[in-house]
Parts: sequence; structure tokens; C-alpha cells
Amino acid sequence: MKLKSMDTWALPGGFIELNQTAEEAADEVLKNRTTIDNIYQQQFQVFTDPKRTNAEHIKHLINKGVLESSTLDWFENRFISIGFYALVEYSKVNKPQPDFISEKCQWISINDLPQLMLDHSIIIRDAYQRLKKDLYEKPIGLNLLPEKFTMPELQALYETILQKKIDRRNFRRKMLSLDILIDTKEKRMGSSNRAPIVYQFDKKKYYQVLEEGYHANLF
Amino acid sequence: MKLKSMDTWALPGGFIELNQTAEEAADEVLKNRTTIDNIYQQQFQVFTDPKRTNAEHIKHLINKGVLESSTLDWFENRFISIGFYALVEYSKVNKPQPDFISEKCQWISINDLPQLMLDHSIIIRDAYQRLKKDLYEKPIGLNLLPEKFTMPELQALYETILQKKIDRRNFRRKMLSLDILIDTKEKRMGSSNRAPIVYQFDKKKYYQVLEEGYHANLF
DNA sequence: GCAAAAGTGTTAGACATACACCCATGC
DNA sequence: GCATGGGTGTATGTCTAACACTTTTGC
Repeated sequence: MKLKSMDTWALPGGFIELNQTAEEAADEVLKNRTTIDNIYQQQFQVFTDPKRTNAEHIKHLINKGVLESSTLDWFENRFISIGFYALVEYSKVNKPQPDFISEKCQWISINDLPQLMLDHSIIIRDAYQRLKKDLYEKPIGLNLLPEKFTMPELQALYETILQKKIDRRNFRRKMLSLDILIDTKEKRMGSSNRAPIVYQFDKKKYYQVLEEGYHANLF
Repeated sequence: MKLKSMDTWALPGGFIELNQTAEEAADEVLKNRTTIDNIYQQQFQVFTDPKRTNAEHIKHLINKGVLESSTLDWFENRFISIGFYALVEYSKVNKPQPDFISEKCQWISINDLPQLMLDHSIIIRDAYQRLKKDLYEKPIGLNLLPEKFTMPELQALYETILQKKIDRRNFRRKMLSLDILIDTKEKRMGSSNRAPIVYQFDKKKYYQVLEEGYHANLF
């Protein structure tokens, strides 16, 4: 999210209320930014360096009238952040919503990050590392693809996250061996080549595998 | 640690000072309990359920005179805990030290846990799960074994953590293939069987592998 | 019919698993 | 010499990685 009146961007975030878990608070943040409920999220790290936060950005926002000066005291406290990554199907989010201190909220490729406030670059790096690691232990896709999808689409997802090419035929075999896909018997028509089979996740089996994890040497 | 005047045990823990990272605070806890510095530690999860803590134990300790009644207000706050696991060479810790609210502090097998306060059983379960997972991605042993050790000793460590038997010959081959062991050319004499080779870790390579991680299908 | 991309199958090599044999030590 | 357990080697099957061929679709 781009902060108002600044050239600095920030990750979406928020505070944990006294009667909330961190997960509930993260859910709220996700809902407010995407208008979507029940997004898959994973806690991955706590950031506790006392020097990681300061009130510099806040002071600037107060000067510009974005925040009231009475908030300065609060923001001069010491903050820790619990890092979560979340998986959202990009196309489901019509327009990511900014909050009141930000000018706009939008999707940005990890290969094209702008300048970020505080330690948010580090948080993104760590989240991405963890996501890549988790890819080898848990299925993904249920949260990142439409209800129905094709094998090439699923593969594109993996290739995007891992940032590498995967052999089409080996990918297919591995995915099918996980036994979490249902062949809908439909085909995705429309392009001038063989129409790929349309799959959907077997949700019961999907969650079961997600729970147990595997230890695949995928790709 | 067994709490004074109660049949309930607790994990070692403490508070994070305003100018400390969580890691520094954990280091202090570890130093105070074990008298050892620079223990390997790994953050694994934050526990934030608002209902996870309550002041019941504290009230009891106040009634028994262990804590002053003025501390009650503080302990009626809402607390979150950042879970760390740490790896310590058991034999290096002559006598684990209790703190002022506990009667004794001692090593307890994970197979023989007593009744624990609050959600500490869950914390232990999660820590153990994470440790087992990490075992497949990072070397351990530098923190859990004496400077010099034998292959059977290293194997016993793995078998203890994973709680399963490993084939002696396959274990040896895998460990040697990681290329983090130095053959000291010594042998551990003393028992009425072939004397095993004494190894030590190649610390440079060890830390390198620890950093990079691997993705071994170990055992 | 042709181009493009998906589905199916195969094969060589790497790795995991299981086990057999020999060797060194203390008594 | 014998019991015990460590060091070395090898066979078998399974899985990964690389690649060839066939099929289906739109134009």
C-alpha cells in the first residue's frame, strides 16, 4: 500500500485487539483489504528488533494532516510484528482497498518491489522463503486458483512461486499422485490446441494432505 | 520447572525488555537456567489466544507468599508468548537453575511430561513437531553433542529425536555425504568391541549447510 | 493440413532400503 | 577365542529427470 503523501510503500497490517488472536486480527486485515473472507494464512516469523520501528513516517503523516498529532505518543511505543503470508486468488479481488493512511493498495510483483517502510522488505523476503519451503510440504492452489482449473494453470502457479520451469509431464505425474484432484470430465475449450482437462480439488483429501503434510522431493 | 507450592510445572520463560529482541530475551532465559551462553535457539510459533493465560496460578502463588500481591495487576494483563526451542548438550548443564517462582528445574523426557500450566503442553507438542521437521532440513548435533563424538552417538541423537530406529550403515553414509564431519583419526576406546572413529564437526561447513539447508529424504 | 500445446509412455540414472560380511576391542 | 558392536560393501527396488511420441483443438 502506498502511504499518503509519501513515496514509501508498506505491507498491509494492523493491531491485535485485546480479545483477538493474531490469526483473527490477520483475518480482519485481509478482509478489509480484499473484501474476501477466510483467506488462507500462515504465521511464519515474529519481528522483534527494538530498532525496527520508529515514528518517522508517522511524524510525516501528522505534518501532512493525514494523522492527528495526538497519535504520536502511541506510535512512539515499541512495536513487534507477527509476520503472516496469505494466499489469495488474484482475480477474485476486484480492487484491493487502501486504509486511511494509504493512498492506494495494489498487487505488486515480488520482482518489482518499490521502496518499503521500516523492515518490510525483510519481512517479504522471509515470507517468500517460507512459502517456497512450504510448497514442498503442503499442497497449495485451493486458495490461489478458481474452483476449476487445468493442469497447465496449476503448473503455472508453481512456476511463478518457485520462479523456475518445471517439466510438464513430470509435474502432472506428481500432482496426480497426490490424489487430491478430481477430473471433472470437462475440457477447457477455446484455444487452437488440444483442450486440457478441467480439474477441481477434492477438498476433503486436500485438507487431509494439508494437515499431514508430505515430504516430497517435488521438482 | 516445578512451581513453588503447586503440583504444576511450567516451561522456562520470561519477558522481553523494551530494548531487547525476542532472541536476546530467550538467550537470557537460557543462560539463567543453564548457566550456558550462546545456545542454539529457533523461534517456531507465536501463541496469541486471549484465553491462553489467566492469573489463577499467580493468585495461588500470592496466597502462598511466593509473589507479592502487588504483582496481580500485572499478571491480569493479556499475554502472548513467542515459542522457541533450544538445543543444549544435556551433560554440559550440571544443574538446571530454577527461578524465584519455581521450586526446581530439571530435564524431563518428552515421553514423561507432568501436568503443565496453561497451554504449555501444546507449546511443547508444536516445538517438537517443528524440531522433527527441521531435522530434515538442517544439521543438528553441534549444539547437542560434545566437541568430539562418534557416529553411534550422533545416530543415537537422531533416534532419540525422531523416536525411531535407523539403519546404522545407511545413517553413516548419509551423514558422511553431508561433508560436515572431520575424522579426527582418534578412536573411542574402552568398550569390548571395535573402537568407533571419533569425529568433530567442520564448523565452517556446518554453518554453511545450516544456512543453506538441504532437502534430504533422511531415513 | 498445420501449428500449438496437451495427454501418454519410456528409459537411464540417482537414491533409499535392506542386508551380508569383515574387523577391532576387552575379557 | 569369543562376544559385541563398529566399519565397509553390495544388491534391489523405487523415485527423479529427461525426453519421444501421439492426440486434440482452431484456423
